[in-house]
Amino acid sequence: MASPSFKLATWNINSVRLRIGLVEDFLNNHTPDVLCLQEIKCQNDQFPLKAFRELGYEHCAVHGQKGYHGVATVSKHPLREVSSTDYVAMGDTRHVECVLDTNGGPIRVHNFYVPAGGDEADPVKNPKFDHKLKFIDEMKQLTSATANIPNILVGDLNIAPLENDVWSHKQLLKVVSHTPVETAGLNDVMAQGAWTDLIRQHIPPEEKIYTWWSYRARDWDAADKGRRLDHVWSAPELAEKLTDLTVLREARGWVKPSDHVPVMATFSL
DNA sequence: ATGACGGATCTAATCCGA
Repeated sequence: MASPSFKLATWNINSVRLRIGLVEDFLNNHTPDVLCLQEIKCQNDQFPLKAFRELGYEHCAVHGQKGYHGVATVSKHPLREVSSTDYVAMGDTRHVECVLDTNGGPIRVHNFYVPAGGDEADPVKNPKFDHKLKFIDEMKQLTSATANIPNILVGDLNIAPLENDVWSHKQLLKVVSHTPVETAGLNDVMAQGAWTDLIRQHIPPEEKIYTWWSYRARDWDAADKGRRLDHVWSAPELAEKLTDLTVLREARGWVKPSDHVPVMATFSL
C-alpha cells in the first residue's frame, strides 16, 4: 500500500480579504491539505470562511484581530485541540495551533507571526525590538514533539538566520531581521525544541533562497534583494518523510501580490 | 540607496510592515 501524502503550505497573505482571489487560485493550482496564513488583518467574523469551504477547506482555525496581525489555519481535514498562546502577553494574535488527523497519523501544526521588530536593533531604544526578542525567547519552550504527536512549526518568523537567507549578509548585519542577536535567538529556538529547518534540508545553505521582497523596490525581480523570513520546521521523524519543498517565487509577480510568497512542503507519511 | 510602496483605519493622514 502506498504511503499517504500530506502537503502543507504557509503564506503571509497581507490581508486575506483583499487577496482572497489569489488564495483561491493558489489552492486550486497547488491543492495543499492545509494552508497556514499570517497577517490576515481581519477579525474572526470577517474571515472569508465561505470561499474556503467552497474549495473543500471546511475546517478553519481563525485567530484574527482588527487591522493588524492575525493568523489562520485552513484544512481539508478536521482540526482538533485548537488553541492560541498569547506570547509576551500583548493581547495580539500571532499564534494558532491545532492537531490534524492525517491518514498517516496525527500532526500538530503551529502557525506563527513573529513581530517584525521595528527599525532600530536596540531593545532599550526600540520597544518593538524588545518585544521581538522576548517573543523569540518564549518560543524556546516549544518542543517538536508533544504528547507523542510530531509537530510542524510554520509561519512568518521575521528572521533570516543564514548568510544566504539575505541578498547581502554584510549589508544586513545591523538591519532588523538579520542581526546576530535575532539569528542566534532563532537558532536557539530550533536547537532547544529539536526542530529541523525543512527549507534548508531541501535547499543547501550555499544557495540563496528568499520568501519576501520589499514592495518598495522598483523591480523586485531584477534587484532580487529578498530575505528568507518564512519558515517550515518539523520534528526529525517528519523531516525524514519530506519528499518535496517549493518556495513559490512566481507568486511575488502576481497582480496585487503579497510581499511574501507561499512555501509548500510535501511528506510521504 | 534596501526602498519609498501598500494595507487598514470612523476617507485623511496616520500607523504599521521589515
